[in-house]
Amino acid sequence: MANKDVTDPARMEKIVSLCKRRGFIFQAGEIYGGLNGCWDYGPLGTELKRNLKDYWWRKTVQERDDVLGMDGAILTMEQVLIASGHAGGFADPMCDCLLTNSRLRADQIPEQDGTAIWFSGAVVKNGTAIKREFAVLVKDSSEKSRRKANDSAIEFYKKGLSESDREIVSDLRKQGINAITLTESKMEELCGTTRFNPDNGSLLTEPRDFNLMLQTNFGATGEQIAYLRPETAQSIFCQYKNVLDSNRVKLPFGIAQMGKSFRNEINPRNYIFRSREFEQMEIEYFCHPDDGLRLTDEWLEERLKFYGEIGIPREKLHILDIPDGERAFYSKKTYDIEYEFPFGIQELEGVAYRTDYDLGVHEKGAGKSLVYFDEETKEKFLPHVVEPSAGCDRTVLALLCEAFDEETLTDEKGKEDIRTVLRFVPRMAPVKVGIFPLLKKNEEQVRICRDIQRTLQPWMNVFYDDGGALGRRYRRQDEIGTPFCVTVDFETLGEQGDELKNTVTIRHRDSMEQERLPISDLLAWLLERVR
RNA sequence: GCGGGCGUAGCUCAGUGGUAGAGCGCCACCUUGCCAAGGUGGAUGUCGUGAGUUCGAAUCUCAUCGCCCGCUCCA
Repeated sequence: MANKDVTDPARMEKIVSLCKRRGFIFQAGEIYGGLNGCWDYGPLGTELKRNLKDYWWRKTVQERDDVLGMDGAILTMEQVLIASGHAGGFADPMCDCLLTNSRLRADQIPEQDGTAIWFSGAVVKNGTAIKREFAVLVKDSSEKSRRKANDSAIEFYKKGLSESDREIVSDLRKQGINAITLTESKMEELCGTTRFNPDNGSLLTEPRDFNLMLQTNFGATGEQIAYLRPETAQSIFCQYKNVLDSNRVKLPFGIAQMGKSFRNEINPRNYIFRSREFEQMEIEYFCHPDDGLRLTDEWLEERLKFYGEIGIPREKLHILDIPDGERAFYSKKTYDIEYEFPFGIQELEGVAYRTDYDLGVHEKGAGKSLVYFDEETKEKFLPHVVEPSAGCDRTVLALLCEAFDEETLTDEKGKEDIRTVLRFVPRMAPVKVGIFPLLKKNEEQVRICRDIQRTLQPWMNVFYDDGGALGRRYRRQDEIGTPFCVTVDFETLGEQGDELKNTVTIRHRDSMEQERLPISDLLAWLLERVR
């Protein structure tokens, strides 16, 4: 498995470049320098994403009778997120080590006893003075400990020097001269302190809050706060009872939602994979406590099937059965579905059995009963939840990565040529059909093309093109993943006899092969292949 | 957030203090009877942004934004 986790940055760069060149994805605010972690979808990217979302919705909601859809507000009450644990748990206070700059979670620093040696500053031989407070925690006040503290402090003050000063210090050091004079201010016996790095004794910065949710203000003077939801799930849990009461459904049943969520990611990375604003496709499937584990496995299979249907092969997916201790505390079972991206194996979706944790916290938080009454068994209980939660944007990225291919073609003269093709399954392709007249100057061919375009347009996204040579037009469509191209030629006009009259060439993207079809059969032929 | 690298045309990149460049792509016209043919002409740059040094900055300095790699983080 480990040998499969190889990265291919060159491939990734080609994909990013193609996405920009052909209008799939742009950086948000690019003309102003760009906004970190935010992306805009261009015309083709929007079609691709829409195809993914439409298919997910169709398969998850419309073609099932046990899942209902909803579309919740993005702005979320603070109380909801306090109950869910996001308002607390999303803001871990962090400390930085002043010496190594490593970051530690404040609540995970062990309590230590020892002697803190404080320094108030330092002076370099050439007269440069630095005023900054620093301290090192040592076990005792022995000579050895104090020397250790001194070394750390010199290292700390050296970090704050200019390049030229640092050179002076190094030069003097080589001659065996200590170039920095420290100002020791005090020594302090401490018990149970958490202000020092357990690894090196260095003083840490004050704990700082890292708010992982995005907040906004409203009301006349902006005095009210709300959060941009960090996941779509919470509005489902909050409305679970309303959906239940208004739709005559019985357990087990699910509520599905697609939409934007927001997280103040410390470090957005890997193109659209981790961004601050992203779209989720989530299902909360409510069930009897006895069925939770079984349904988790069933949903995993269901979701794997889905990925196959959108063109992500099973062998590129990895299922991680998150072991005890690594799962969220409330989860009894969690599977991560991962995909082999060019930048490594990364998560696409999590299928988590969340027990009755979510309904439990909201029942408590809101003070309203969310208990379900089973008419048949006369049983009352809080439903358990299985949550398949997929990242929409990262699935779009997976579709792009999976589709991207460079094929080397050799013509009759032995000349090599690289064909760039996005091999989307037709149902995901942004454009389903390219429609071309063989010669753009032939008015009859153009007229027939426009007729075909009008016939197909209500059913699928098509693209008419008469620019440049026909071969070039084919290649342009290859690059954006159009599975079929229709060409109207002289045979269509009946120049080769009545048999071929009103037929067109259909060219296949993947094989580059062609076949002929009557215009009247075109719509049915295509619909069968692009749905 | 830290460390390192980078930022010049739509894309890939050249350009070490003195007039802003190439290839590909794009647009127009000509040519063209099925896989990026050819010809002619054309457009495109706040040299990421802002300040500084200089007679003069894409080039040197500082700051800032963004991208990539490695840490860190990811309920």
